[in-house]
Parts: sequence; structure tokens; C-alpha cells
Amino acid sequence: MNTCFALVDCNSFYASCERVFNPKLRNQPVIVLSNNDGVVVARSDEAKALGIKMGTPLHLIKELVRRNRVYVYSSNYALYGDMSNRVMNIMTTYAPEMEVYSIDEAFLNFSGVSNVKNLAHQIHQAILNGTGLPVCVGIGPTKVLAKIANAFAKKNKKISPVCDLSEISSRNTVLDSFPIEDIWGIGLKSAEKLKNLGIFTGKELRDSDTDKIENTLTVVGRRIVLELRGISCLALETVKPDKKQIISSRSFGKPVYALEELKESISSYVERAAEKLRHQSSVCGHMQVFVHTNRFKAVQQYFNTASIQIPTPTSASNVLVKAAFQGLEKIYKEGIEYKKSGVIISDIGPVGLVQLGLFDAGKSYFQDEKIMKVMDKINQSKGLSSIRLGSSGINQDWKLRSELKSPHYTTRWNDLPKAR
DNA sequence: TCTGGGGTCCTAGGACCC
DNA sequence: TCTGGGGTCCTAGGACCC
Repeated sequence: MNTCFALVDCNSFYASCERVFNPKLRNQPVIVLSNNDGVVVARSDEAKALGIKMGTPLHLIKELVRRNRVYVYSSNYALYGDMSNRVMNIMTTYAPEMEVYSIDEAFLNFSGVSNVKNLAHQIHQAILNGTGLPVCVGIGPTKVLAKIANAFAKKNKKISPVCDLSEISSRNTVLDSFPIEDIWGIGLKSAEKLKNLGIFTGKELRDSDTDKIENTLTVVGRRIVLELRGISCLALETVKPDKKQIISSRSFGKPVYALEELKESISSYVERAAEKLRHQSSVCGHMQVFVHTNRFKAVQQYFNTASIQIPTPTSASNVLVKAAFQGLEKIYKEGIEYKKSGVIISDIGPVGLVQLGLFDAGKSYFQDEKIMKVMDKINQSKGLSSIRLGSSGINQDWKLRSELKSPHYTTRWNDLPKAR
């Protein structure tokens, strides 16, 4: 049977989420900012039309924003995460196999479906009716082609939110005008290399010699060429594999100098990472702690990372915090203006395989485990970070800015929208 | 005042072993 | 006198994605 994938992707997801609960934003330019209210991470069509680019620092477009009355929001991940779940739930009712690819998009297995276009339109309508969010659907025999179809649908969504590239004839037209840098998996560097070879469009890449492309872009490039030809190399990943690495880091809302404040930040990041680790029933054997200065600021620069081996792999926050502090103390330098800190945990494995070290008091290991279970339970029912380690601090003055956040419409009773 | 955060995969090169 | 070569594992770094 021929493979067929559909890629369903929400349009301007974060901005659209804000719009669902705030009708005055309709047809208005809306942008959503990254953590710390730093750069633009989502834009409504109206904001795109004003020339606001992805990743632009807010302070560079202050005047443009004011002049055009652009609505500006801090990111509200509780809201977006919840809306994402709703969208995904609707999709599962239309396709037996789904890969949730990111917060706002999923691949569906359409192989064997008789009228793919019709089904795609149904999904589009169901999501719009069920959540108020607009989506576009791209269809193709491979994931790369489904991605391209989706991009094409987005560009022409006024005509139709669905683009079907199942037929080779339709592919020729679209690929001929499709720039290589917009192909999934081809980034800035790879595009540059391809252009040096005289390859500029999707069609030119598809018709290139695979060996030649592999020489320049490794096997990743070969796969893309094959996918463009309609030969499926990238399978649908229906079960989320366990994470192999968990990163938790943030920029500070104000300059930080003191070791004590860095410790608070690191402690709370470790808590967050450990929570994720426990959520997938894993333990970790390695951790990296890093700190660095603001590279855009004319201050003495300092970047450093400490690497810490965890003798008995664990997911206990208190144990990991202790280890992280040891690392932090090794790399901390006085008199530095720190901008960001973080932890990366790796060497992740299932909890059942832990070998207790010869000198481990097995007792404390199991005790920690019990305490963590209780903590997770409380945080789950009472809300994130209701209970946390004392080492994470109380005031957390270093915390990031988030001044323009919309209410938690769907996840907090007090923030429920009111109908008048 | 002011520039995000969290992931994956692939490769090259070093360490180590026999 | 002559000082190999192949395999594996690990890690850092690059590139990419949303």
C-alpha cells in the first residue's frame, strides 16, 4: 500500500490561542513574546503584514508596535499547552495513528484513506468548531512532502486550508517554486551549500544525484531527496520515546552576581528537570550545570559548564540539587554579571535498572523516592510548584519577566472567561 | 531597561582494547 | 632492526527543528 501522511498545523498557534478568548483581537495584529518578554515567537497574519519577523527583539520594534497598535502578549504556556491537548484529542478521532510532532502540529497516517482531501477538510472544520483555532492540512506520500503541502496550504489558505500533493503532477508545480531553505530539514547552512551547487528549488533538489547530495549533507540530505521523490524514509512515530536529555534553563529578569541567587535558580531548574524525569519513570546518571553572561552586553564575558557524574543514578530532586551545587561552586566566579543559568541531565535510563552502589545506604535511596512521590502528588493536585525545596528560594527575585500575560483561561477557575 | 527554551540526530576524533 | 590496524565506545560540536 502506498504511504500517505497528513500534516495538521495550527496557524500562528500562540497568537490564535490569545484570539480565541479575546474577540477584540480579531483581524488585529497580535504578537506573542518569548520567555522574559525578549523576542517575537508568534505573529498573526496582520502582524506579519507589518513586516514583523520571527525572533525580532521587542525593543527593536517598539515604535512600530505603538504606531500600529499591535497587541503584545507574554507567552502563556499553560494556556497553549491546554489548547494543544484539545486539538490533538480531536484529531485522534479522525485517524487511528498520529504523531504529535510539536505543540501545534501532528502527522496523521492517511494511508489507505479513500478521499483524503475530504477527510482533511473535515478535520479542519472539527478543530475550528471545537477550539476556535484555524489549522492548515498538507497531504503527501512522505512526511517531507506533507510538510511542503502544509506550507503551500498556509500560503494559500484564503483559497483552501488543504493542499494535497499525492499526485506527482501537483508536486511538480509546487516543488518548482519551492525554495530549498523552506524545506523541512534544510537549514541556513545546508541551503548555502546547495546553492553553491546550483540547487535552488525543491524540484532541483529532488532531481539531484543522491550520492552528490550525501557528500554535502550526509545521510540526512539523501533522505530528504528520497522523500521529495515520494519514497518514504521517515516513519510515523506514534509513541513518544522517553527523553534522552532534559534541559531546564532560563534567562534572569535582572542581572545576578551572587552565588546564593545562582543557587536558587539552579535548584529550581533541577527540580523542574527531575520532575520531568520522574514523570517518565527514569533516573539520570549525568548532569551539566552552566552559567553565562549576556553576550549582547558590553560586560566581562564568561561562559562555563560543570560536568557531574551521579554515582547512583537517581531522580530525587534533593540528591540532584546537591550534585548540581557542587558543580556550580566549581564554575562560579565572583564579580561576574550573570544573565542565564541552567542544567542538562542526561545518561537517562529506566528506574528499574538502578544498581545501588556498594556504599549506598539503600535506605536513604528508597526514602528519597518516597518523598518525591509525595511531592509530585501534591504539586499535581495543588498546582505546579505548590511545594518545593527550600534551596529554590522564596522570593526568586532573579525570575524572568512576564508582564503581558493573558489569564489562564482554561486551567484556572478564577481565570474562566465571563459571558456577558 | 532590552536579544527564548527545549529537543534530536549525525559525524569526527580521541581513548582504549586486543 | 622492526613501533599496526581494526573495532568499539564516548563525547563534543554542528546542524536542524518548533
